Amino acid sequence: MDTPITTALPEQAVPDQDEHARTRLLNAAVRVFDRKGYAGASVREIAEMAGVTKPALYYHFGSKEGLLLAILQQAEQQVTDAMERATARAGSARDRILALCEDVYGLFEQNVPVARVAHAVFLGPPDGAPPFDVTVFEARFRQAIERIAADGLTSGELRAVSVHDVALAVMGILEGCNERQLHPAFEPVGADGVRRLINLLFDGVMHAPRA
Amino acid sequence: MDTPITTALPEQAVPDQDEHARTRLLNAAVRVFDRKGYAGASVREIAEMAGVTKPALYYHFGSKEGLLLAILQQAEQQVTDAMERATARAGSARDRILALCEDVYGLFEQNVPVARVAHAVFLGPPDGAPPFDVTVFEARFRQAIERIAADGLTSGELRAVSVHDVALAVMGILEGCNERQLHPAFEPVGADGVRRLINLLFDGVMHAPRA
DNA sequence: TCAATAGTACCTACCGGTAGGTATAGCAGA
DNA sequence: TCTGCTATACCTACCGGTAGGTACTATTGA
Repeated sequence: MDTPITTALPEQAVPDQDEHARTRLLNAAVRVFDRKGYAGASVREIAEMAGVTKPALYYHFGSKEGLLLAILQQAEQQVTDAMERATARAGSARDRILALCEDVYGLFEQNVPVARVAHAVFLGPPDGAPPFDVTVFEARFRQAIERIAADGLTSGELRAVSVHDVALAVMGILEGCNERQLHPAFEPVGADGVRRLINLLFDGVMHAPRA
Repeated sequence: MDTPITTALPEQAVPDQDEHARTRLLNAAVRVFDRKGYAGASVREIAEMAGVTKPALYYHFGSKEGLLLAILQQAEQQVTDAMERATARAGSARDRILALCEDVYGLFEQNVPVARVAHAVFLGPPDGAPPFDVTVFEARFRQAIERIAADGLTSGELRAVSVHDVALAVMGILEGCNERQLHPAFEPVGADGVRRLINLLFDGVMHAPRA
C-alpha cells in the first residue's frame, strides 16, 4: 500500500530516520524533480536528500523512471478521485462546474510540488521524461464538464452553446489559474479567483444584452 | 543581425551546406530542445544534426546556454512585436482583444517548435534551464488586455467588471488553446476556435438575462 | 530450543558511458 | 590577414545502473 507523499519537510531538513526510506525517497524525488525536472534530476541527489544510498533507491523503485511513475500514478489517482466526487454532485450546472473547478484547483493547491512535477511531465518535451498519457486525464475532465453542460442545456439553464466550447473555455481558465499557482513568480488567484473567473465566463463581459 | 529561425527541414534531412552554420545550429537546437528539453538535449547531438562540430557551436554561441538564449530572445522579440502591433489598432474593445489573441495564437501556430521550447522553459522547472524571466512577457500581455478592457469600460461597451479579471480569463482561454496547439496529442482549436472561445467569454454561457 | 533458511532492506564499491567544455593545428575563402 | 570553420584529442565531472555483500527478522523443521 502506498504511503502518502507529503512535502512537509523544510528545505534543508535532515531526513527523519524514523520515516520509512521509501517515503523519504518519494518526498525527496518530488522536490528534486520539481526544481530540476526529470532529465536534470539525478538519482544521486535524490538518494542523498532522502538519506539513503542509490541501490536502496533501485531496490524500492527499480529505476529513476519507476520513481517518477510512482509519483505520477498517485497524483493521477487523487485527481481522478476528486473528479469523480465532484461530478456525482447534484445542483445547477453552473454550481457543479464551479465546484469541480474549485476541487481540482484545491487539489493542486494542497500539493503544489507534486502538481508541478506532473504538469511539467504532461506538457513538457516528449523525450524529456518517460511517456505518460495526458490525454486520458484531459478527456475525463473535459467530458465531465461537457456532461454537466449538456445537463444545463437540457434544463434550459444554459443558452444554445457548444458544450465542447464551454468545456474548453472552462478548462482554459482553470489552466491559467493553475499555472499562476504553480509558477513561483506569480501571485496565485486563489479559490475565490477561480470562482470569479468562471463566473465571468458564465455571465459574460459585454454590457448590452446579446443580439 | 539575427537570421530567422525556421523549422522547414524535414525530420531526417541532410543539412543544407549552403545554409549558414549559425542558422543550422539554431534550427537543430530548436528541434532537439523541443524533443528532449534543455537538460536532456546534448550539444553533441545538436552539432551533429546541424552538420557542424562542437567547437563550431561554441564559436557561435559560447555555450549551450548561449544557444538557448539566442532562441528565446528571438521568440520573445517576435511576440513583443506582435503585441505592439495588435494593441495599436483601433476598433471596439472586443474586436481588439480578439485580434490580439488571434495574432498571438497565430505566432505560436507558425512556429510551433520554438513556441514549445519557450513554453517549456518559461513554465518548467526553475533549475531545469537557464533562468529566463517570464513575468515581463506576462505583464506586457496582461496589461495590453487590461488597457483595452479599460477602454471598453469607459466607452460603455463592457459591463462593470474587473479589467484584471477579464485579462486573466482571456489569457487563460488563450493559454488553453496554445497548449492544445503545442501538445502533439491534442487537436488544435485553430484561429476560429480561439475566436469562438473568446466570444463565448464575451457573451457568457447563461440563458437567462443576468441579475 | 536451536539451526538453517528465506525474505527484506539496505550498504560499499564499482561499471561503462556521456555530459559540457577546451585546446590546438590547420585549411579555405574573401 | 581574418573569419569561419574542421578534425582530433582531451579534460573533469557526472550519469544511471549493478554486483556482491551485510544485518535483521520471521519461519520452519528437527
